[in-house]
Amino acid sequence: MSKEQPTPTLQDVATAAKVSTATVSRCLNFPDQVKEKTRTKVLKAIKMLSYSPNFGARAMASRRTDTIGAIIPTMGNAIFARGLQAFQDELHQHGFTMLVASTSYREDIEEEQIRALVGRGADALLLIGHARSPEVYRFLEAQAVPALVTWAFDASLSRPSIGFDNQKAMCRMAKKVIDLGHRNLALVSAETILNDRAKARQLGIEDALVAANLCAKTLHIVKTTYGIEEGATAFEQVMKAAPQTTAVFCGNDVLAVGALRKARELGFKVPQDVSIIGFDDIELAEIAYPALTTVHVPHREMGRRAAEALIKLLNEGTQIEAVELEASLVFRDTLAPARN
Amino acid sequence: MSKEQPTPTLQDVATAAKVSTATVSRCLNFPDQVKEKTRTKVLKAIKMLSYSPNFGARAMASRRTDTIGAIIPTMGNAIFARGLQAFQDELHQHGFTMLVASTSYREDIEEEQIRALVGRGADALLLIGHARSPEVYRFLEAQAVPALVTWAFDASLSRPSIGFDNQKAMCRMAKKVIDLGHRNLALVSAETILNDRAKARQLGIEDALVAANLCAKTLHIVKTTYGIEEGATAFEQVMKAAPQTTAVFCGNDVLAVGALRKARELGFKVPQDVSIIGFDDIELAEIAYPALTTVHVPHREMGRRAAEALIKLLNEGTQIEAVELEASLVFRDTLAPARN
DNA sequence: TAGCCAAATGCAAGAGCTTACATTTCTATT
DNA sequence: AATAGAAATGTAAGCTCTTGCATTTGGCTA
Repeated sequence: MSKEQPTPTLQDVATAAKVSTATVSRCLNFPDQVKEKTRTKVLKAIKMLSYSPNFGARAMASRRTDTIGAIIPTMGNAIFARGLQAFQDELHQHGFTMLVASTSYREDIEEEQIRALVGRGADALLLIGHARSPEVYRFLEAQAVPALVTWAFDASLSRPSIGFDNQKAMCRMAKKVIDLGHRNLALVSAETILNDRAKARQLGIEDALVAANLCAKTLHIVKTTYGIEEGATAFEQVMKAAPQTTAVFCGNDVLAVGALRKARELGFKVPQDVSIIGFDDIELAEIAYPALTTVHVPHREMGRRAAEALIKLLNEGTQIEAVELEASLVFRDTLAPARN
Repeated sequence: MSKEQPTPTLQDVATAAKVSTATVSRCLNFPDQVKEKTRTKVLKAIKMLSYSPNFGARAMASRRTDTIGAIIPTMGNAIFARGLQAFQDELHQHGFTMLVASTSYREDIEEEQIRALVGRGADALLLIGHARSPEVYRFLEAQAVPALVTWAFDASLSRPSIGFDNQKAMCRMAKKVIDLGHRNLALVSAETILNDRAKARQLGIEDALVAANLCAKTLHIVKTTYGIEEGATAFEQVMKAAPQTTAVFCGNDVLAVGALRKARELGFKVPQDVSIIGFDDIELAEIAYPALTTVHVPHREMGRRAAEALIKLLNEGTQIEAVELEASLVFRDTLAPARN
């Protein structure tokens, strides 16, 4: 066995099996188009040579890669990791492969990653949220790479998405909180300029405030980046700047868990003194003590459906239909009626 | 704007910029080989046409894809998700892209995924753990696709790995536990046939037992799959079958957190009645109440170093050097001296 | 057994890029 | 101003597969 044996090609297999390259190719792609006897012969040659088709050549000749790119903010947050897992499970079942990239919530990196994945031959893209520069959408169009937005749903946009309405979900939760007598609300949120989901969640609370004849300006907002530590710090800031606060909404569960810990450290009783509300419903929420009241995001469902839609589009040209999923409220132990 | 405009090619750019395709190609790959004036012209044409090189063609012509595959058990566990995140961050900085696949801890799926990623043109592979059939390693060799094992370290194997010694780490932890007077130990573990890390962790405890002149057979083992629920169920089984147990080791933090919850539900005081020990040190461990004593796995470091090594191998042919990292013990609140 | 049609197989033209080598254009020297 | 040598650019072959069309094979029918 020489060390420099080149990897075998379709041609080598054809020669070994004494057929044409076309037949070998068909054996691989349309097995029922070739007679069983021939197929057996070819398969044997393939196994013997440890042949594996060259991806580049196949991609070029067939003009598709069966690869779908997914661009998420971070894999560090379980909510995205798990959504991706569902997405990839579904893709895999249909013979597609997933390319992943993460953006750390940065718009410039996202754009770069989109270009990178398209450059890497992604047949389609999964994106989180709607907000990005028109130039990016134009690029995608020029490349004829379909992109599906998930994790958000906005019927007013023409671009189809498969997700849930962040604003509506948060509004429902906020209404419950207000019903419990809370009047001094605070929100620990991610920067909303680059993050339309965070923005929508904020708007949701404000909607609820207005619906209850309260002033939306009442909502005390602290912006930070996502992280347990950051949540803790932000909580402290909130209680310092607005000590009368009785309910703290958090942009996601990770922040909420941090807030929760800091609350305990500062001697606040949760939920007697302050209620804390998360968003996402990841494992952390259930494990936190007290267990976190939060908004359940249908991550598995989104991942699965998104994969389904993209595969149908690629395989059969079926246009993607927007789907609005429900985000449910999960009441656990960090929400109680306002004190006094 | 017609709808069926084909995506632009290198040729189109060349024509638009009035240069040859070779020059455009060089503009993209070796910018300093072309005069600034020409480059500007070309870049303008590229932007104007929204050109993006065809991946397949590039891969075929240059015989590399700058894509590295990663195959992990699941993205559902934060420890892998975060390790991957570090891996991908490093890859991205060097112009590589990551392909991901997950196996659900199943050997047959892993083999399939390895073949799929190689078929997808991965220049190299990141694998978790050493244990897999020789046939797979043979296939990788035939395809000349280098594979790096991580999440494990075993100096006795010739195949280089970048990871830590699961057995040693767990043994150190077990020694501490034994030092605290525990004599009736139990282990909630994943199936060890297909999972060499789980196996190594079990052996580590047994080593410690033997080192303390105790019988390794003493260790009461319950096997299950990973999951919070599963951990809870397994804990109940343990306490039913071996009620004298004072310390329960868990194969990972997810199991441990489940065990912890069930312990509380069953009225056990942790750590006064039973100690519970995890493995991985993911966020859950810190957030659990009481906070979990566990073994910290250097996931970021592993991901980063693995990427580094693979990139060096691909770019410069530098052989991969095995690296043993340290897994540290993290003592929090679920471990205490044995009762009575 | 001749003849027809469908099934199976083969032929060969691309697909879009990189790169070795050839050619042209500069730059600097005399 | 002529010219060597370097820098910039161009030419064209080659990378490996898919697929439309052409050809062969084989099973039936008459």
